[in-house]
Amino acid sequence: MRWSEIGGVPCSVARALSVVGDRWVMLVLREAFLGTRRFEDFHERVGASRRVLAERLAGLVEDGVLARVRYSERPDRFEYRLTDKGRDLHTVLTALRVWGDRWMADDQGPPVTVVHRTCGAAMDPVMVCPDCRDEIDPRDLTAVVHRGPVRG
Amino acid sequence: MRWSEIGGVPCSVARALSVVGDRWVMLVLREAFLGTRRFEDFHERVGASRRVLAERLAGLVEDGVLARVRYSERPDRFEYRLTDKGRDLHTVLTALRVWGDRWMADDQGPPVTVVHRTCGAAMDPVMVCPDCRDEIDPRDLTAVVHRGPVRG
DNA sequence: CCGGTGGGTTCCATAAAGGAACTTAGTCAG
DNA sequence: CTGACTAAGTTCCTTTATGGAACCCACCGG
Repeated sequence: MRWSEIGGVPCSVARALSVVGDRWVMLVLREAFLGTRRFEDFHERVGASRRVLAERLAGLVEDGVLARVRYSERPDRFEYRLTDKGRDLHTVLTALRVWGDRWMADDQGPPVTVVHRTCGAAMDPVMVCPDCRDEIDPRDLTAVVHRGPVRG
Repeated sequence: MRWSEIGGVPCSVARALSVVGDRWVMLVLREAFLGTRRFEDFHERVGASRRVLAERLAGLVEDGVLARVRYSERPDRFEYRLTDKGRDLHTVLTALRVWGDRWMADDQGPPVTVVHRTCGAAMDPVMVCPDCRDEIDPRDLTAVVHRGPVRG
């Protein structure tokens, strides 16, 4: 299967990956959440080549995750801002960060901590059931497949 | 920057991505969480070529996300099972699924729903602050960078 | 006029991917 | 014994994507 066909598969994981499943896209989003908006800054901080970065930013705009907003005329200059759809990806990024902190740390501890301003706590968010508010153990989950052939 | 250098960056997101940032790896993990264990089944359900699949499975074993377990001698046959480190990635997969359900759905609704067996609720987990138990709004978070140069 | 800035695009050599065929070691049916 | 079949990879070849450097365009400030 070609990667370009992955968005058509009836699976929300596959469809999400058709947008953010690329190597560089998640790093672009990490920067976006840290406040980066401009091409040159993404280029410097993400580490992707200019060609790939330009292509990925355009893709994210097309997918509605980033908006390309003019901040200067004469000359035309644009910056990239998270949309609501993009901001909603914070759960994915947070899940990656928390997993990386737990399983990929070196002896210096996590390079970044996150603080919840509304309560002041250093924060590694947890996933809870929206109903019973218990923390999720993946072994307590059952997937109910409504449509196939690829499941998930 | 080469992708192979990404694991050395002092950023938990980048390090997590060095393991799961590949196009096919997350689909392999989706199948693993749904119970798939064998090469042929992964091949059929994930859609990656045999060559890429073999390489990705070997990588996940090396990274400690899957364990390669012999289930037959004569002939030698192996299956791939999630380790604790791998099972802990359910948060990432769930975040992707929930986002995909919300933003990438077609008119037939989500292809899969997940049920929390301990309480019986259909479940789209939410992320909460471990301290105040409030649901996270990304605008309430502040990242505190301890080490650079790449942040996240 | 000269250099600098921001946001890209073009070009080329190298690396990775898709797909089909092949391999290995054994089982089972006739 | 022969031939078909299974599972788990590997090999080979062609197509595609990537990294990196150079280049381009529009403007600004001195």
